Amino acid sequence: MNIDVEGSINSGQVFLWNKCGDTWHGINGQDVLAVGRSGRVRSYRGIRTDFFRRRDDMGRILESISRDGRVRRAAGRYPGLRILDQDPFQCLISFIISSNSNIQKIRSCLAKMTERMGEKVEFEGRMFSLFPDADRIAGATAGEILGCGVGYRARFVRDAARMVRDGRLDIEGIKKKDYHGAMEAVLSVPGVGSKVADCVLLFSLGKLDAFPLDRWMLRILKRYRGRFMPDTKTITKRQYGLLHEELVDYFGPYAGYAQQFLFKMERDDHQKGWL
DNA sequence: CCAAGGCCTGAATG
DNA sequence: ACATTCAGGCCTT
Repeated sequence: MNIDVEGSINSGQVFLWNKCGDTWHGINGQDVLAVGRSGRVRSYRGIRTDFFRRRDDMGRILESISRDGRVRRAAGRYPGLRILDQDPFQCLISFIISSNSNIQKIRSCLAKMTERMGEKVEFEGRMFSLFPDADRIAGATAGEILGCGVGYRARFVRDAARMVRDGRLDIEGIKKKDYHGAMEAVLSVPGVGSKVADCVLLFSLGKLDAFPLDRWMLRILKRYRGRFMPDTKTITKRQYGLLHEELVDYFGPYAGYAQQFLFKMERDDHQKGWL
């Protein structure tokens, strides 16, 4: 089955990708990726990444998550939609910035951060700015980060970077933990609550049972009358955890994929493009 | 453990 | 034009 490159890139997982002609270019941590029509990924550093998670057995995953007509419909509508495997540090900072914000602003903040603080490199005849590493952000002045438009999240961004720089948060080590262990570790970062943590787990740490619950998902889940409770606009951390358990019981170990399909369908049905 | 309020910012709404 | 609201939450009371 072919991967929908554009659809996957524009599904709210990544924010530093741009299309030029037939080719998509994206910043992925200290690397630049290019993806053409063929779907083949080229890397500035020559790394063989599985950015589109081609090794996922979609047949098995689809069978596993198809627990009702709604997911089946969503999955059938976006056969090429994939969860991406992006750089964890960039993902962490991206979703700290995402809180109480929107796609456009997130893109703008991250673009400013990379342009102002990231290393410039040339790749396939073009110039790109890499994502600033933890050292660079940790050592930035308050004004420097604030100037990128992140507002009150500036302190979170800087402190998160310091945790990584000082080794208090070992992102690669977290990959080896299971969902709950990884969740606990990421939750220790300031500015990271359950939703942001689930995004980081799902989009960069390979935890396919992570199921980010934002306002949109809660809205969608309301249609599962009775099965999933919440009638409130916001939920507490405890409610979040309980609901996550129910969702994994229901959708299974690849629940995160169910989330992506449902989320995409909901956004499309409400004409929320991603620019 | 839970509810309520505040928070940077800019685009959208009144 | 100007004020308010709201957006893919989190933290503190």
